[in-house]
Amino acid sequence: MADVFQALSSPVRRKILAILKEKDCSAGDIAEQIDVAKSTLSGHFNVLKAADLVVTLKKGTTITYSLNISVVENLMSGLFDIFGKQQDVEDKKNTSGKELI
Amino acid sequence: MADVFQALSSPVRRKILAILKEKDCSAGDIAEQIDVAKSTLSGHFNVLKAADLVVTLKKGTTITYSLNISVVENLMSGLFDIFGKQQDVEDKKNTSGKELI
DNA sequence: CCTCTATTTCGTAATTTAGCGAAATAACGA
DNA sequence: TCGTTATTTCGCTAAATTACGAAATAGAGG
Repeated sequence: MADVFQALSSPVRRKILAILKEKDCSAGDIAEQIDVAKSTLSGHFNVLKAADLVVTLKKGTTITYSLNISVVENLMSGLFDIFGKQQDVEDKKNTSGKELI
Repeated sequence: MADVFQALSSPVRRKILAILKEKDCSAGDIAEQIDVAKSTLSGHFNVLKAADLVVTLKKGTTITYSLNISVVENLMSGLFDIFGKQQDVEDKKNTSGKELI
């Protein structure tokens, strides 16, 4: 989870995610829509991959990025772990096996 | 929204939020549960306040911090704007008047 | 094999963030 | 007023992040 929050902290990365929400794109496609150097974007892709927020498909020399829906779902449930409704007793247990904070 | 993501990117701040989820606390209470200098925590409180994630109540010399539930709800809906289910046509419009990315 | 295209890696510089301790501020109670 | 407690502000340093352009890698096609 920690990697996910870190990944979301950059406006450029959030913009990448918003673009990918619409449709899968190559690195080049995204570079056309965001005004930073391709080498810089490449670094952002690495952060998003490390956080498992995107997945890649390599076809020849082109790499297509897509949102990793399941991790987005994990993000949501992680947020509910922090912010969600209180439970009655004994505090909410972390049954996920993941480090939440 | 941007401030919120930025605020959530620090593990220390997420821990503060998780503590406040359980119950409202003073700065000193929180300092007992987190191993960083009080001056450092004070800086984190400022970030959380700037993101409007917490609110404060001053009583004498003690300041009590609480989660700002409404902004937490905004966070959730902002995440749905980025990650939520696709809509059919014409892209999801940002009707909130807030800058999402 | 050569070259074009797509993407990443590298080296470096600028900016931001996180941390500390010491000093300052502010309110309380004796 | 004086001391005590709670918290913040102020320098300061160290580390992380973001950015760039140039060079490297890798696949496609002639």
